[in-house]
Amino acid sequence: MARLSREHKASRPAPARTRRLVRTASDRTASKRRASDAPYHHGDLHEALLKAAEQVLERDGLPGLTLRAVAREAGVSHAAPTHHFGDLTGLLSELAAIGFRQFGMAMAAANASAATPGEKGMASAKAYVAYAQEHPGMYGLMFRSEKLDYARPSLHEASEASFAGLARGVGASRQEQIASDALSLEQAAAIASAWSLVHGFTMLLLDGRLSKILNLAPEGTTAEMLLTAMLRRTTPIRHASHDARRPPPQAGEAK
Amino acid sequence: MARLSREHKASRPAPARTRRLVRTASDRTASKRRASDAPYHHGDLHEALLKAAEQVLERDGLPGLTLRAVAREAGVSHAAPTHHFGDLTGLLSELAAIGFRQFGMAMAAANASAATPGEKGMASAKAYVAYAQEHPGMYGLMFRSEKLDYARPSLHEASEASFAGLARGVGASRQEQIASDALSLEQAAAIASAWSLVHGFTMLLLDGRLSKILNLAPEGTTAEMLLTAMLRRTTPIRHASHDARRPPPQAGEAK
DNA sequence: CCAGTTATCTTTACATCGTAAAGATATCAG
DNA sequence: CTGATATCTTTACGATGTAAAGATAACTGG
Repeated sequence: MARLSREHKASRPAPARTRRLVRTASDRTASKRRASDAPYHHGDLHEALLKAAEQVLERDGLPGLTLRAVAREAGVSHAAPTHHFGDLTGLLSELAAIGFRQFGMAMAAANASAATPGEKGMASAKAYVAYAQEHPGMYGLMFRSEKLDYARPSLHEASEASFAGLARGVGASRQEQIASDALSLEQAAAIASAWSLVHGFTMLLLDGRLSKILNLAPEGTTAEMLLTAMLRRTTPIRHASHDARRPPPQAGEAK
Repeated sequence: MARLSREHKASRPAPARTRRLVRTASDRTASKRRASDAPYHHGDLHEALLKAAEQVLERDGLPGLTLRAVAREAGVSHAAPTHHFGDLTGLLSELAAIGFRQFGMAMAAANASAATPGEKGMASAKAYVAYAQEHPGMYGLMFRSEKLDYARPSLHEASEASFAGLARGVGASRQEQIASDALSLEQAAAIASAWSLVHGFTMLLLDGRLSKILNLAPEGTTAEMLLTAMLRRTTPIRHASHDARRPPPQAGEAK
């Protein structure tokens, strides 16, 4: 009941409910930017659809994020999104671009809030995982979906910026400048390692595949604690002078 | 042309083409194992569907792996698989279980072929990535699909065995025994690190997200070389005595 | 050896999805 | 005010997963 055959009417309480009749895109170009009308209420359907898509994604997850569901959520016909995004891939790509921007900002904030290089790396990694945990649907869209088109300018740019932030963070934690046009093998390996480690951890964690490890670990070990322990054994920055690794409390390797 | 509306007839050249009439599952139990009839031709539809599914997966990738496509490939009606696997999730889970077994065997072989602990870890990691590169569809099914049911005994068992192999490998490379019922935080972090690193690297590589890093790295750097460099900077087993890191050829960090 | 039972497979049907095409409608240009 | 255009709705089609009913073969018990 209450879930028989939607899709025709049944949604869309009133056709006059389309906000203030229309407005359309020329609104953005002709008048400045709907100067004083509704501060943070969406302007056009383009925006409304992205907003709806984000809600659907958070509510129903990646599999529920369909073109028709988004149209339903926004209160328009199921074919309306086509005109704005062309394609399911188009809409998902634009949404993923938003995700990458959010993601990049969260990472940058974490990086800025830490003081030392080592702390910066740790904070960035934790922010990476935290973002994915707080927005699993979005992270899945960004990194698991097979329906993204990275040729789209907005997505390309956003993901590129996010990557640049990562590279910069790794460079900072190594206390060296990262050139934007060339990398040494060392640097490439450092960046790839950091990204792989944190991305792999995130994926495994979101997929519940680390639960066994967490259960076998000492009582009360959380994902954050595990991540911290993981980073600790990787990050010990090569202060080649005094090689103070944490004392091996139960080491078995003679020499 | 030649691709208009399949799904009814048009496939299935002849209905009498169903191998040798029937045979069914009782074949496996009654007669021994079709002793001398067709050495490596499948016995029952269950097997035939899994075989067909693997072919479809390799040919058309994860998005092409649908129930109906598998039925088509096997030459049966689209509803036939239901009886054997109940569900799309059922079929995908069984197929993923096969993948995990293949995967585990590849890892074990690599591990066995190496001599020293360090080489074992390196070889296992390379085998991990190599398997994913050779079977991207299967790896995607195993680690990217959202339609798996790990409660299924075969999948649960296979993935568990694969994980156990991983844990054993990490333990060996640390030259310590891994208890199957408890882990120190150190051990948990080591296992999670190894898995995260190699899984993250694989996912990013398969998604083409490392291409920028590979392009920026020195001319001719391959994924394998990058992986090797990544592992080298992680694995240097704490020989706390002589800390011979490879000479930094173009380092920029003063001190 | 034969009739009934059961497992296996096919047909048919339905809701959903993405997408294309045609019709309706409101905004804008002149 | 009228025609052109952008935006949205209807309608339609092929594809998918799944359920239900019909058909068909193998198996069982006598």
